[in-house]
Parts: sequence; C-alpha cells; structure tokens
Amino acid sequence: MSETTTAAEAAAPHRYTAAMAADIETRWQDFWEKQGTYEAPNPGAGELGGDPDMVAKPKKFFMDMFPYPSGSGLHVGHPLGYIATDVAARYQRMTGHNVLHTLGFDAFGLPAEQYAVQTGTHPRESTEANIVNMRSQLRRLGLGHDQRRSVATTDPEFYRWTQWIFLQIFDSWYDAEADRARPVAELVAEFESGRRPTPEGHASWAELTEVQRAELLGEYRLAYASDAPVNWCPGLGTVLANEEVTAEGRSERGNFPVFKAKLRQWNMRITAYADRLVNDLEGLDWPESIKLAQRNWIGRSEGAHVDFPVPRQSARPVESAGDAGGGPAGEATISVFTTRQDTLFGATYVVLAPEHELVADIVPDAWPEGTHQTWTGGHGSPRDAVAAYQAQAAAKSDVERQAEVKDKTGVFTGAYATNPVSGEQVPVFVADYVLMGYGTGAIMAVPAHDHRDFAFARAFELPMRCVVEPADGRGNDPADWDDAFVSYDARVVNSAGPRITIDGLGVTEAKAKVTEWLEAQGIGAGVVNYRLRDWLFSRQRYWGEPFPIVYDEQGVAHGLPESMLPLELPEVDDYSPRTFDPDDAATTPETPLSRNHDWVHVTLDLGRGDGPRAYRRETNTMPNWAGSCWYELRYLDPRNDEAPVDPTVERYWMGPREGIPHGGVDLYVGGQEHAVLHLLYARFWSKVLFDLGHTSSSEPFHKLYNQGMIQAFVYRDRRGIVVPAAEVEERDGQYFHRGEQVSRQLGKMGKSLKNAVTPDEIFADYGADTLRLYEMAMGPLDVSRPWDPRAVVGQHRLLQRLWRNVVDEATGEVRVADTEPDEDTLRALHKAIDGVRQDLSGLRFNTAVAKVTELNNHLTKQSVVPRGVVEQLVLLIAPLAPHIAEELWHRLGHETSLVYADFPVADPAYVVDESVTCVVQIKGKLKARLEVSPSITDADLEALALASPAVASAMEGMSVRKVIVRAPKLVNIVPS
RNA sequence: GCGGCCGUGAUGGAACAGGUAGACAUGCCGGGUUUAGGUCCCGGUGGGGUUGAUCCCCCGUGAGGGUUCGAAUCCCUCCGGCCGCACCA
Repeated sequence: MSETTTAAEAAAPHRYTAAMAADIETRWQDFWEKQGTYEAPNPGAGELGGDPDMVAKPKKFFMDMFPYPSGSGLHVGHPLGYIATDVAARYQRMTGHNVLHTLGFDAFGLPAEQYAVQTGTHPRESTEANIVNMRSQLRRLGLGHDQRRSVATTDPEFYRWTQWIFLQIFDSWYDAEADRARPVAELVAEFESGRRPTPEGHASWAELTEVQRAELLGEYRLAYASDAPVNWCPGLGTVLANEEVTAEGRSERGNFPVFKAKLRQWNMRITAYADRLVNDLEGLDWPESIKLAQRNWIGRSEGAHVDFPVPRQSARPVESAGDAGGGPAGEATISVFTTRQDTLFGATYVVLAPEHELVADIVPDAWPEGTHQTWTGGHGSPRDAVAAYQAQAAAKSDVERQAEVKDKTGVFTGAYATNPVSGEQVPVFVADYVLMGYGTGAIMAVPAHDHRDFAFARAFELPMRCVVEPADGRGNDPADWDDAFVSYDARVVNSAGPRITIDGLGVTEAKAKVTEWLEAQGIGAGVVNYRLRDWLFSRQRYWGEPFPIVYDEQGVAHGLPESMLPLELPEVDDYSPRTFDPDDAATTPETPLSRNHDWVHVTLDLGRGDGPRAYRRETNTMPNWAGSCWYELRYLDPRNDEAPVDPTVERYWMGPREGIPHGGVDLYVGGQEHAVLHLLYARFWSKVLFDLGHTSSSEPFHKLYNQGMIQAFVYRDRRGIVVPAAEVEERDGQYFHRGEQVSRQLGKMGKSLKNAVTPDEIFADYGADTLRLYEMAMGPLDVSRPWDPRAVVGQHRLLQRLWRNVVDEATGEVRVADTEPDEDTLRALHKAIDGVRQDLSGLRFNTAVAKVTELNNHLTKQSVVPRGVVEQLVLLIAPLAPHIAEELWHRLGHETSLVYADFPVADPAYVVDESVTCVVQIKGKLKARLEVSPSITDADLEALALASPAVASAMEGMSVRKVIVRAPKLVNIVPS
C-alpha cells in the first residue's frame, strides 16, 4: 500500500479500504470483548450463570474440532471451519437462540516435546506461548467465541478431570446383561455375596488372595493393564493404538515401522461397547462416509464358533478353561469362527494361525502315511516343518505379508480334525493367511465358497466340495472353476449327513438351522465377532496426562483418591522420548517420567484404611486423544471444581431433546481424518460417562460436518524443485519463476510446498471481513478447493459497494434515503431474505454470499438507496461480515450491537414474483417465453401458450398430440 | 479386490423434489475516471452459425446407451479422479 495520499484517495477519503477495514475491525473486536457480547449464560446461579431471559431461549451448542497450538502459526486453510461455525452461530443468535460457541486447545503432544528438545524450553512454556499467539490470530478473524469457556487440555485444572474420568473408567466394568457400565464396587459386592460366582477356573472370592482378586477384577475393568501384544514403534519410542498404525504396518505419524511386542500396557475395553457404537450411529446426523468408516472399523460380523475335535499329541494337561477344555483326555478342540455355518459340509480342511497356541499340542512325531509331498514343505517331520514355518512367519513384517496376499503359503501339521457334521477327517494346516488377532485364530476352510481358501486349496491340491449351488451356470464341480463361488442368495446342496441335513435350504435358513444344531450339541454357538480391538491407552511420552495410578509392593494397581488430583507432571531432566533404530524390533520402551526417581517412589495414604505406604507411580502417560474425548463437556462448565460438569448445565446444553434421544452437541465441524480416531474414542467415553450417570447424553456430537481442505497451487521448476508460490508470475496462462518456466499443480497448503498464505497477509491487503466472505464464498463447505489469490478481491469489492450504498465516499455522510422502496426492490429484498435464511440454516454459505451479493448489486444500480432495504441487507450480511455490518448499523443510527438483532423475515407476498417467466417447449425444446401471473391456471396457461406466435409458427403443419402444463413455470407441447 | 463419493465455461462454483443449464465471483475483452497504475466505476463474456443490428438457428453438463413429453439430475455400460477398508474367515 502506498504511503502517500493518491488522487483517488483524495477524491474518496471515506472509501472502504484495507486500512479502514482494519480500523473498523479492531474497534468492534475491542467493543465485543469489553461488552462480553459472546458470553452465553448457563442456567442456574453458577459463576457462568446469567440473564434468565437468555437462558429461557432455545439453545444451540456449536463446536469446532479444537486445534493443536502449533508454533508455526496459521495459514488461511486453518480457520475455514471456525469461520463457518461462527457464521452459523451468529445466525442462530439473531434468530433467538442462546448460542454457546468457543474454542479450546488440544495442547498435549509430540511437537512441544521435540521443540523442547531442540531449544531447552519446557513444553509448558512453548505451549503457552503458542496458545497466546494463536488466540490473537483467531481474535483478529472476529470469531464470536465465549472466551471464558476456552480451555487447554494441558491445564492442570482441565487434566485433573481427564484423570478423574480415567479413574471412573478404571473403576467400572461392563455388565453385559444390563448392557451398560457399572462401578467395580458393585461387581465386588456381587462376588462377595456369592450372587455372582467367580468365573470357571478361579477359586471362590473368599479364597482369593488380594493379588488374585486384583487380577480377576482386571479382567473386568474398562481400563486395564495387560501383556497382550502391542504395536511397538522404536522410531517414535512409544507404543501405538491400532488406529494409529497404517495398513502398511507403519506409524501414521513419522511413517516408522511398527512391530508386535509383548509389553505390559494400559488398555481401554472399547470392545465392550462395539455393539452400541455401531447401533447408535443410526441416530446421528453424520456424513455417511464417516459412519461407514466407523462401521468398517468396528467390523461387526455375525457367525458361529464351531468345534473341530483333534487328537492331542503331547501329554500336557489342559491349561485353561474355554475352547480346549471340552473334549475327553487326549483330545483337543479347535474352535473356529465362521460367518458361513451353512457351508460346514464343504469344510475340507482346517487352518490355524502360526501363533495359535494349540499348534504345539497337535503336531505328531511323524507324517501320516501317504502325506502329500507339497504339504510337508520338504521337511522330514511335522515338528520341523511347523517350527520352520512359524519362524518364517514371525520374521515377516506386515508389509511382506501384504505383498504375498496372492501367493498363499502354509504347511500341514500332520494332524487331522473331525468335521462335526460329516464326521470326515480333514487335515489341519498352519498358514499365515489366518490371523491370530481375528476371531479365534482358526478357520474351517471351505475352498469352494471362499476366495482365499480356494487359492490355498489349489496351491496344496486339497479337496473341494460344492455345497452352495452356483446360479451362474458354472456347474457343480469346483475342479472346473477359476475361483470360489460366493453368494448369500443361493440354495444349499450336498449337505446331507447322518446327524443333520440342510439340503435345499437357502443360505440364511441353513445358517440358522446349523447354529441351532451346534448349540443343541454343545459343539458351537452363534456369536458376533468384531474387528475392533481394545484401545491401547498408554504412551512413553513426557507431554501427556500422567496416569493417576500407583502400584503397591505386590504390584497391584490402585487409583489415586480424588483428593490427590490433579496429579501434575513432574519436572524431569530430559523431556525427550527415548527413541531407537526404527528397524530394531528388539528394543523396549523407556518412559520419560521414570527418570524422576523421587516422583516415582512415594509414600502415600490412599485412604484405604491401611495408613501411609510405599508406592510406585505409573510412569506412562495418556495418549493425545484423552483430552479430546470429553472437552465438549468442559466448555459447558470450565470452572467447576467439584465435577467435570454440573449435571444441570450438561442437560441444558447437551441433553436429549426432541428427535435427538442421544443428545449431544448441535453442530461439530472438523476434518475427516478423525473418522476412526477421535470421533470413535469420544463416543466411547461419552457412553461410559452416561452409563455411570454423570451425563444425560450418550453421544457427544449429534450433527457432524466435515469441512473440505483449502488447497493451493504448487509450482515446480524443471528439476521438480518446489519454488515459492508468491514469487511466481503468470503470463498468458504459463507460469514463470525468475524467468524460468515452472509447472503448476494442486496440492496441500503449507510451508513445505512453499505456498502457504497467512491470514495476516489477507488482513493487510483487505481485512478480516473480506477473508471471511471469500472463504465462505469459495464453494460448499464440505468440498476441497484451491485458494485463488486473485479472486479474494471480488469479496472486497462487494464490501466496497455495500459501503458505498450507505456512506458517501467523498463526505463520509450516510447517503441513504427515507423513501419507500419500489416493488422490484422489495421483491429482490424478500427473495434474498428467504434464500439467505435457508442457506445459512443449511450451512450453504457459498450461495448465501451469492444472494447477498445479488441484492447489493441491485441496490448499487438504484439512484436512491432506501434505508429500510439497506438496513435489512446489513443484517443479512452480519453473520458473514460482522465488523462492517456493526459499523454500518451504527452509522445508520442504531445504538446497540446487531449481534442479537432480529434476523430479517421474508414477507411471502414478495418472495413470489409478480409475474413469472413461463417456458414454452415443443418436445422439450425451448420455443418461447411468456410473462404470466404466478397464480395462472393450467387451462389458461395452455391456451396462452398455444396462442403464442412462436408456437403457432413452430407448429405449422403439425397437430398437437399432448400438452404438459406445469403452471406457472412451464408448458410442453408434444406434436404428433 | 470390496465399498463409497465425484466429473458442468478459461477458473472456483450455481441449478432446492427431473422442468429456461452456467446464479454469484475470478479472469478476459471493451469503455470511463485518473498524470499513471488498480484494491475504482460501467458494459460484455459457454461454443458455433447468421445478421448492418436487435432478432433468430444449431450444439453443449467425462463417453456411449436407456427411461421420460422433458435428464446435469433417474437407470445401465465404459473412461477418469478422490476417499475408506483391505488375507477380517
């Protein structure tokens, strides 16, 4: 911008420019802050209670996915969703709602740690500095947030309650009969009274030692420590949840290899909620794609367990209850999971995962006579063959397994199991296409009707039997087939035996009959199986919530009493995670908190009546996701020091309501990347808190909206090196950087691609209102679209024209007239009101901007601007461009802010045109237009259309066969 | 491989429930204001044909086919792009 006053500026000293925008915007931002304009009152007399009239209004609770306070600042892509929710929230304020809208910070996480390692600053310091910086950047956008409610997950007063919720989860178990979580104390009471017997294999409650009791309860608790195999990522130095590992078996963050390792880690029993997490999706107003992603991730499938008896070779006693316990001595049982019980007669072999614990028990000393050459893997004994295969499978990474999907490998165990329906002896194989982590880790193979089994059977020359009649004419002999026949809509054949016959039944009937039979025989049962696993909840990090858990001398975990919360992060010498060679699977994690010996080893009185005792603290910290699992609740009641949220306040803002029995936030806007992470975890916590009676809402977010990404052009030179987008010049559709031609592609916006545009640049050139309008006008909120630096000016021009319609650029005087608007203008106004209302409530911001623009353009063409109309226009644009709207509102003589002014209401009489253009088509082709009254009858319109000269000439020599009339918009004439 | 979404001017995108395709904006073209520039103003702008000109005609929503009086919109096949899951029994 030029410093000297130009001639144009001298001619128009009161033009709306970037400088004037900056002045207006900061002035109103200060005003709003001072007035507490956006402070939404809670019901009741609490600290955030307020105006009862406001509380009595219908409420709206709008949220954005809160940001990580990064040190590198914002680019224009970041606030897209924040602007959208702000516009929606402002619209709701003007339509008589008590609107809660704020934004907090998800501030635990790796970047602060890494920054701390580089610079020596404490993560808390850099985090707080970043939050201050981000707050001021966001403030400059004019977002109407209730600042009193903005929380940071790193705040001890916040994570005190994260820890408290963890303890609630730790102290509860899932009662499958009641289908909800209950306090562990109630479970203990049931064990003590004998009302609930201890599970098979355990002594009675009274006979158990304290350690044994703790172990038993650990099998019930919703938060529990276990030694199950976890995802260990040496490159990051921490273990990870399944959701954080990519399909390629690498860490989502950093792309390091991930290995399975047996480590004692904390887990959350999210699997207990699998069914409810699937079922409750139905009532949510979420994008189908996200619901689908969650359904896929949970992976509910209905099927059955089926027992296949197999001779036991070793003399080992039966170790544990369950699958292996049923058979007579010398016999083991392979329990398989299948979703196709109906194909049981077609099961011609059985496969165990290489890690299956039964493998060792069933392998005989020598190959049975006549064993196929291909089955032995060239080994002299089954033991050698299986051991070699197991070693080979263990050494394979997930990536390698993926690569070999087409080529099935495996080896015969030497054992034969009995097919329970046919009594047939079927060979038992070990193969890595069966995964230990899904189902029972064992399958019955039905090669004729499963693609994978078919491929394996072909490779190993195993028999196939067709038991579902192919409907595609391929015949009933699998030997002639290229692939398995898989269908759920077919008839069962070849499935008659001495014990059960299902021939002729449809797949569904056959399934039901087989399941019933299995249950009656006690050799199987219908089960529902899930792909979802429990959520691995501990991390080897410094910058996270410490677990409020201590271990006594016997190693039993105890929750800290509420009075000891928050358990604050201790000072340590070194915050950095201990990382390792990314490929070295043999490493083990080290927790930064363990470096503070004095903090770890403490003497505490936990209030259990046993006085002060020595304890050792848990040194893992919680994953990043913990704080975001419940932060919506804290927005409601951020200063409550007796509970995470007051129940009355929670019910007011989030409780069940008309058509929304689950309750939850009214609108939640954020990116798609959290489909199976944050959004799943938060739903889980929400349900636990609901079950335990702490909240009235069993879903956190009723309506979810995914905003698209703002992309930007990426310019590369001939060597493919990215050049700064700001330095590229365009000439005749070609792009040049320092004289050299460069190529242009669309990509993410960001520093690494040298194409980031910061809000500050746009503020300097145009102002915040222009930025807001441009982001809203670019396209539908849920679609990704490129940032076009040249196009921003269009929205600035709109504001300039709006300004000019109210204010004389030369004098600064208000130039509107107190005249009555003409009919045309009234119709333009009321159509705009009607359209903008619909668009804003439907989150169609781009078309709302277009309608406001149209009305403004209409006024621009008028010689006099009627005050009544322009005032309504100012209100219409207020949610989108609140600063200029306030300024004009003020200049138009209003004393109070328009934030709570009534949004204009359309007069239906003016929403319809006085006359409408009727289209006359002949065979669907446009032939003529007629100006007609909107209330014209079909008959009148038909007569009018047929009488029109254009129709008469076009219909010359033809007769009318049929006329379709859709008064008042259309007549279509069909000639014969 | 399975599942889902999407292809409209030079560009971002409109078109609510099948009924005037291209609203609104950028860019571009022409004109104005200005010493000049544009973050100013006014007008034009899908392609082709025709006319002195208004008019008028034809074509047009990735390609092909279908349903319909009428299709960007519904159905089928194909092509292209994006996303999710992926040996899940």
